[in-house]
Amino acid sequence: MGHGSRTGARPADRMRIGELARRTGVSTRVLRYYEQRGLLCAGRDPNGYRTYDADAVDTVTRIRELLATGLNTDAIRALLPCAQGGPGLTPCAFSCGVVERQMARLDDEIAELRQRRAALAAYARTMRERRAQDEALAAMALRSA
Amino acid sequence: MGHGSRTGARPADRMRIGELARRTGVSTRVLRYYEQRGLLCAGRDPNGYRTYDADAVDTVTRIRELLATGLNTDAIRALLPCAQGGPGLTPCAFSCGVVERQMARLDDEIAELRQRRAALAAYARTMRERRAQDEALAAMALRSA
DNA sequence: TTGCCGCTTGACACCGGTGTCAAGGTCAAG
DNA sequence: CTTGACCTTGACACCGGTGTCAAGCGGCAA
Repeated sequence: MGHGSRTGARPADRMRIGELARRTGVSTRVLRYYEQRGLLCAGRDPNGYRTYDADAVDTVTRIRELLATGLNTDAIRALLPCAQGGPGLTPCAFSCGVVERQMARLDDEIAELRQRRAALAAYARTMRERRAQDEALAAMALRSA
Repeated sequence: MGHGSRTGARPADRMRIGELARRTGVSTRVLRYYEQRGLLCAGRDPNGYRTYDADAVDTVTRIRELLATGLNTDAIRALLPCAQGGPGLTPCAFSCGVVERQMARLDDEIAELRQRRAALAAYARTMRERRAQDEALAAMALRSA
């Protein structure tokens, strides 16, 4: 058996980074990054190893969800204390603001992409027309030859 | 008078990079980048200065339009010969493919953003519900005190 | 002891369009 | 000649989440 037996030597609900990575499906690199960005707290064993309690799994899951919505780590850092049940209403109001701003930003981006799509469609139309013109010219040249 | 008078010393329709930048509103840095990426051709004066003919203004304009549609420089490089009237139909068919793929990609991105927005909205809803719960709990605690 | 795995920190790479700086050449105007 | 505008190439920085490698320590198993 590998290192798994060591798990029993510590409080059952504390794990190290590899274990958390396994449970969440997120690489250790990324977990350290989240800590560096202030999204995820870790205790330290005497030997310097990071330790996490069981809640960390939920926290990481929430972080991934929020990242998937397009929020960046700064926004998530502002959001997480509330999402985890922080000091109550005030941060929640703030967090709602963050979320609403992000939704507005997403709406803007969607509009922007629609515009791009329209521009591209216009471009395609122009090309088709030009091709048709070219073909017509070629046909005329062929007939006159 | 500045260097403008030198313009008369060369064929009237050839300009240098600064002039092209002024006419297109695009920085010289960016023009050199486009050349490096194979989007824009430039001749060279004996002293090594880039020279452009009047058509370059249109080319740059087209490049900017295509960039604004979200195409990257590689795609634009594949697209431009046709957009400028290349060897005829075959490249145009190819170009149309490029454009269509990009439109499909844009559609995907739009769908992705919509999904993100929905996820975020769900998140906001969860937070609102939790807040409502917290408030209810607080009210109960207050009443029982 | 040695082997091996897991952990640590630190650093570079990616993408892609653009800003910006450095060091130096060209040439007209004064 | 100097000044100064304009040109050249080359290189680093940005953003942001992640991969990946290096060098080194901790600790269990054989």
